[in-house]
Amino acid sequence: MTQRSIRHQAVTLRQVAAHAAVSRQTVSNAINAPHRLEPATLAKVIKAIDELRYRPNRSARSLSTGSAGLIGYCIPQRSVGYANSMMDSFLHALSAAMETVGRHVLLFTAPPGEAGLSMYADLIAQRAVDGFVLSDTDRDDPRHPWLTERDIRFVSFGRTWPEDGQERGSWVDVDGAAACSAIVDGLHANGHERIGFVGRRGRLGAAKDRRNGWRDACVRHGLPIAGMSVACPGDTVANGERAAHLLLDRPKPPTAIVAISDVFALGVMRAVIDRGGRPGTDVAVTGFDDTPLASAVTPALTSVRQPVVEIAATALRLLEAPTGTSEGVLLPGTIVSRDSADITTTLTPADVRQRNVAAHRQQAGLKRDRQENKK
Amino acid sequence: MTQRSIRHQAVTLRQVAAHAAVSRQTVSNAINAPHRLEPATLAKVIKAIDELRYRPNRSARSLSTGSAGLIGYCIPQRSVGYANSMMDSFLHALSAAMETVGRHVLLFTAPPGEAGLSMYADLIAQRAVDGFVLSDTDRDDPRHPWLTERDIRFVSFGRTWPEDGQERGSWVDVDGAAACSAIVDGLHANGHERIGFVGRRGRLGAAKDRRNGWRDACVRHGLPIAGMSVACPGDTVANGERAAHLLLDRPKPPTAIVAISDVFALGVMRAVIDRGGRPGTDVAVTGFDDTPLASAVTPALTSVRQPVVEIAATALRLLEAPTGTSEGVLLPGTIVSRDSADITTTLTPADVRQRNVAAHRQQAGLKRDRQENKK
DNA sequence: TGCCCGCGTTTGACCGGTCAAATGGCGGGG
DNA sequence: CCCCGCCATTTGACCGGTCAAACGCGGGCA
Repeated sequence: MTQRSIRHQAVTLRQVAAHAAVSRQTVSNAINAPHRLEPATLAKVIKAIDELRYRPNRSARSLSTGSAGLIGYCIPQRSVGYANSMMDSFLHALSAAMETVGRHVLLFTAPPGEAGLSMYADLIAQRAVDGFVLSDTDRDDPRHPWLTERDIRFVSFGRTWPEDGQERGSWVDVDGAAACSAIVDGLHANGHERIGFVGRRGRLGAAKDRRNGWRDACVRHGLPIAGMSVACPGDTVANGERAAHLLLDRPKPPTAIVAISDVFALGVMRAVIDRGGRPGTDVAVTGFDDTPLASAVTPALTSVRQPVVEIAATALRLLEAPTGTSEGVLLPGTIVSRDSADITTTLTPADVRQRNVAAHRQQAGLKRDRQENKK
Repeated sequence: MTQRSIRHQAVTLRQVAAHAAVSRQTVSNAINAPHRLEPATLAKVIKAIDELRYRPNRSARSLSTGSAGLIGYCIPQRSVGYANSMMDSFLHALSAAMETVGRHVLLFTAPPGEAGLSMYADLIAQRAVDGFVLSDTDRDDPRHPWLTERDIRFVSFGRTWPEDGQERGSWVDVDGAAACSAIVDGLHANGHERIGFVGRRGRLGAAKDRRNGWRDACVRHGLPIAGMSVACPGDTVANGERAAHLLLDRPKPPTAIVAISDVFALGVMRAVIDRGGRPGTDVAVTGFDDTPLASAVTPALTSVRQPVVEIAATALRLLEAPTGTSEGVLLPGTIVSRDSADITTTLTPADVRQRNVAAHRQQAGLKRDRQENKK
């Protein structure tokens, strides 16, 4: 009867019911469907709940409802020396968003590609999670069709690229093309006439997207693009450095270099330093993702901040959407101007908002008609 | 009867039992206590499990056993501009370690200090987690006594500092003192005679620990310590920069600066650059944690790598230990020498191992005698 | 006055496992 | 030859919720 024992001996719904002199179901309703109860009864039950410090047992509820209240997130294995793109801040935002609806994030590890799919299958089979949030997606990510086929709920942070018209599931992404265009606009406004680009080889859709933004803006301003773009294999400082040397070795070297990631940008800065130049003064440099790196280095790196809170909130909304619906949401990034490149944003907030809404509409409400396959 | 329906309609233990022509309990035993079954029966059941692709329902199991199979990890809210110390790699290692015993990590958010305790209480009351792994601990962390009092399982990444003799729960930590001593040894061996220190004010035990290591080594080598140490309020680049300026403004400025974190070290580097010097050439600089920052900046930063995999494995072992036992484990960090300071490690692996074992023993096997309070 | 309807509440069954006690078959010792 | 004990296996109860159907009750309408 002491405080201790009450707190520890796991108060059950039946005990609350007895305490409030009602049935178990009434207590259950007080929690899940209070509108069904008469106000007086509701008050009585709530009082009992508070007095006994009752908290429903999550396993029991999951067992009944069939929903675990958990969302799986595969923590990407990153090679040493690879600075991860704001994963920690995204995870925080995602956790916080989930908690607003009483859910949580469950972490797991899995090898990339096909090999990892069995982990996803396992978690679903065990009913350990209700769905997944994917990150580090690439174009033709095997997880997209695999999960879609099995009617497993998920949201992809990164487009699902339903190129062939087949719907591949909901996604949230940041408009890398718009961000890179805006960077080029800003650099051009500051007098830069030759703007290089350090991108990434391979299937990553985001890389291509950002490159398109750079290219379109350059073309629009009449700036050269031939030979001004390098595609690196992996996201490492050394690769960024090599790419920058290639660009700076040209007869007419760029005066500004737009990199697809903060890590590449640091490689670019290193190349500039090695050649006796000063990043931000002799060659403007910009990165992407606004990782902690960006503000910490000297000179501080101009980068594109991903709106992690909005991304997380959108991911949650898409997860909660009824099964069978598929939607893509494109959010704007924010250019954070620092010493490595002075960018005064030319996009007004209204432009960005409009662009976002348009992309949003484009994908909304598409329905998959695989309903009949179910039974 | 198709593949699809088998995979989706949640195969239950009873179905497996029917398929194998045995009772439900036999199937349960095949999974949890195979030694109880006759080999022939076991084989038969396993065959049935494989054929039906059976995976036990996690909620149901949790409900019966009272164990959720989940460990809570509070994702620390970090202010903008604060580069987090290897949280992502630690989380990966922790997840992987948990998976070796069929557990997972559940993320949640909570405000720091007393205010956040209710989140921990909630998760336990809901039986959502079996225990916690704490990080970002400080001396007199309210979570340590709070969790201990309530007999809630946890492991602290960071010492629990049971100064008053009262046991505060198990912990794993990295021997910051030894690492800083070794750095000073290395710097001294390379001819440095004045070695500054950038530490942190406040209650963080780790800061004091590392400072002790620096101080002891300096004293041992007969190097000056008066006025050579600065304590910053928060872990930001700007603070590190200010601290470095203070040190370098002295009549006899240090030729090397040991910083307590990579972020501080970057601040120090910035200060050196601002004064027209070159970090690593004019002033040696070292950091701590070996965050992705360290290898990415120019010059690359010498830092101390935390053995995240071992930390995670140890955390798991301590969590699995029987309730009522309390143990502390001190692991060695590894100095990663890069351009910002040339350190050839003087500690042999044997020294480190021995030191570790000693610390390990020191705490092992302490028992709390709060057993009688339980019933 | 009697019947039906709807609301608020209660009851029994169920989710899918595990625990503990009961069962049956077999070999060994008295 | 019978009884005992051990082992492998089975059975019933239970974990703590939710669902769906059943219940009692008062008001509106015929």
